[in-house]
Amino acid sequence: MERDAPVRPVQQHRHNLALVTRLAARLGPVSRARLAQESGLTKSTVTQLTGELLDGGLLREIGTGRSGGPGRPANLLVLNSLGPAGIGLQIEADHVAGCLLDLTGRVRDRALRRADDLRGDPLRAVKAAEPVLRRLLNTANSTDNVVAGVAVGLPGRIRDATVVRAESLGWTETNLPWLLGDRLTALGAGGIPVTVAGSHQLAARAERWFDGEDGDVLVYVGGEDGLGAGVLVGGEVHAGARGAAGELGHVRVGGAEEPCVCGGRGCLDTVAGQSALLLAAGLDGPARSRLAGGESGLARLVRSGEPRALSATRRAAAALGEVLGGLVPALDPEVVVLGGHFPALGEDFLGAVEAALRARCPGSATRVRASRLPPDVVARAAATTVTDALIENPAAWFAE
Amino acid sequence: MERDAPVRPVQQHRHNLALVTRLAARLGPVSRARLAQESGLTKSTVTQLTGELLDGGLLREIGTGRSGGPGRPANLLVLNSLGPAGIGLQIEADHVAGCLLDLTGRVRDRALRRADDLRGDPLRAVKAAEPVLRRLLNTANSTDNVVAGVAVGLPGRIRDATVVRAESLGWTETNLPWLLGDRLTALGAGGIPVTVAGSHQLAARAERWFDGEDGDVLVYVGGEDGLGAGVLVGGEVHAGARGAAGELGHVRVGGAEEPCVCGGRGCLDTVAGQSALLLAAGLDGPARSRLAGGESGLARLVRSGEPRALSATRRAAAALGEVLGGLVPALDPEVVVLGGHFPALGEDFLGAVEAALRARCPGSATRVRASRLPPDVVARAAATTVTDALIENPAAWFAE
DNA sequence: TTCGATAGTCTAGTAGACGAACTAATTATC
DNA sequence: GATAATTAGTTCGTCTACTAGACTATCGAA
Repeated sequence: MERDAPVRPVQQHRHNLALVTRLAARLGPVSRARLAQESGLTKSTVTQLTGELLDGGLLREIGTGRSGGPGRPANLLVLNSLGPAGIGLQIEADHVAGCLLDLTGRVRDRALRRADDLRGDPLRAVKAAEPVLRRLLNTANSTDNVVAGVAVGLPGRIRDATVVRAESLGWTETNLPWLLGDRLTALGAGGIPVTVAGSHQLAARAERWFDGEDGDVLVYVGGEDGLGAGVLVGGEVHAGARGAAGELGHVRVGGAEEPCVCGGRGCLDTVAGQSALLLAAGLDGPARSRLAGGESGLARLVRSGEPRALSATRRAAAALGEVLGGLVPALDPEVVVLGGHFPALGEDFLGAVEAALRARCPGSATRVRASRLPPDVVARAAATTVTDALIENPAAWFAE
Repeated sequence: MERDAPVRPVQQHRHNLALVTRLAARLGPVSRARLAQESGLTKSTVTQLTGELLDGGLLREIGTGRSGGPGRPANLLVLNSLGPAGIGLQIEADHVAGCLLDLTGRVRDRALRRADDLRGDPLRAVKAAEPVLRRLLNTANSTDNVVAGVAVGLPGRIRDATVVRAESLGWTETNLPWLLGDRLTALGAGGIPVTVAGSHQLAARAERWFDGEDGDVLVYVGGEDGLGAGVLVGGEVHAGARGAAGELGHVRVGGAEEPCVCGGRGCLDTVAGQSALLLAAGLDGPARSRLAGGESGLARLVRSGEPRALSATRRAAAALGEVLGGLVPALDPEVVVLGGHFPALGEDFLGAVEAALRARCPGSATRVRASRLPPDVVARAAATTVTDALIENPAAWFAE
């Protein structure tokens, strides 16, 4: 409900529609009676609201449920897996991944397009996204899902739906919704709204929902070469005054003097970034894509006690812990989640980061844990922004 | 509007009441027609709502206004300076200050009680607060103001309306609302709700409203010996997962090894805290209370080029800048405001802090400025939480 | 078969915002 | 000065959407 807007009966209705839809999503198969009880609305109102949601294709009736006691058995309602759905895309320098997510949160289809190098002209990435989109749109067509929106996650700074800067892609001031919207029209799916979000921010949201223990204040650190963080405050993404919240890659760390691509020296990226870390450990060759998964060669070297690998990871952990220790007193997050290439470095790395964090910020109760989400989180989390928006404002969907 | 609660016509009414009241507060003397235009409600609704607000004593009619053109002149409405008001208290180790604030934001009365040492038993502070409260309650009585609430600001960590820990006062787990409520009953003013908030958080709120240029994300750093920060995100105080957001005093800074009262070494307090700074500069004797105002003796020494004073302030600025540079990438605040004993250190100090911040966090566009608010901000900002609550929820006041 | 319990629908009632017509008070114009 | 134009504010009937409570439906248990 907008704070500075008047509330009329329509807004009241919108709010209650969203309330019921949200509860239906949270409670799974649920009776109207239960929805009335949980929402605080009356049975008659719930009948009315669920009626609209059924007509609009957001809910589905799945016959009568339990008969564990006396009384008429309930007609159970669930979110409609065949109704509106969302497409999520992840754009990285070496691939475009995508998925189609229905309202219930189930992935109906995935698509992946690898590419050598998508850096430079954004149109290159848009072109690589085209077959991914085509496949997902086709799937949606064949499963009777209507695509309600396309959300894109990419490693960069976003403001006002525009990519302000995406370092690892070489983009600046790119109006991606516009470019992709064009492509969608070419694919016969014009008019579908397109949104963009930072991949770290999306991952942070995903971590929040993944682990029920994690509170409303969470920091997710991700990235391979360009490190960055997604900051959640009150369960929502905190973008910062200029959209720069979470840009950790070029924070200077103590004792580091390596030159960085940004022109400066001693940036966190040059110590804890994946390529820099591998190089320092004596492992040259290209950095592994996060798509691979599993324990890294570096982690094996560290466990075997190889001196250069040991010292490089120790230094990376110290630097990362120092930076995290700097932001913890400002945010007091419930937890800091390490993603990107960090989980593959093993438990010891995690412990070293936490130790460095505590050394800087001894009083803090913030936990540090590794991300347990699969590498395709970003596309999936992007897709959930579409389905979440549907659940949070069903009326907007009906209007369309 | 609560997210998980149903919205009925009553809530709709509450929201619109608050909307109109807020606009009346923002626009000053204003006609019903203008309120209708700005709020988006119809004239008839505004008549109805303002009628209630007039009856409830939140608004007052001040006769007809301008006649700068054709048409019937407006009957102007303003917030009622004689209606409900708020009392704000500031509790520090050496004094209790208080003020009575009416709805329009005007200070109707002030009171101050100095004391040698209020540390230790919270009852000592409560006792010192009693004459302050008595005076303010008397004033309210004589000016026909009804005290709608008492809000207390103190340097400490607050959670669930309870003081978790106030280092400079020596308090732990203190239920101040309960203690003060008791005192209020003894003063014949029982039943008035009492709230507590951290003084840095309150100061941050005040800075936000003071300078229109400052955005929704702001960090205020304050304190004399125990440094701390108030963090505003989206214009609201960010407390952190455990209420520890902004606790900067015991962050370790590079190159510092002095033992701290907390048992650790190298805390920010031991380098940039007021007493520590004076000591390092060779100025012993008690630290000046912030109530004094004006340029400090230390600032004069620095300007005259006294070596110890110079090196001590340089080191303090570097340490503070380092810590601020650590939190800036997480929050991306529009501005960092330096309060406490820092403004008295002069412009050069400010510049040195900003330089140290940039050295750590080169890409940031965050500004650093000195607080321009008077030393009694905390009591006043506390009082505004009471009046703000009235403006944000007039219906709750009518109910009482 | 009947009764109690629970699910869900239906209908009248109500709160509160809207809209149009109306009154009120002023300036501009003839 | 009478009258028109303009803006302020009120009144009253209408509309939307939630509530309450009666009513129907469907089950288990006696």
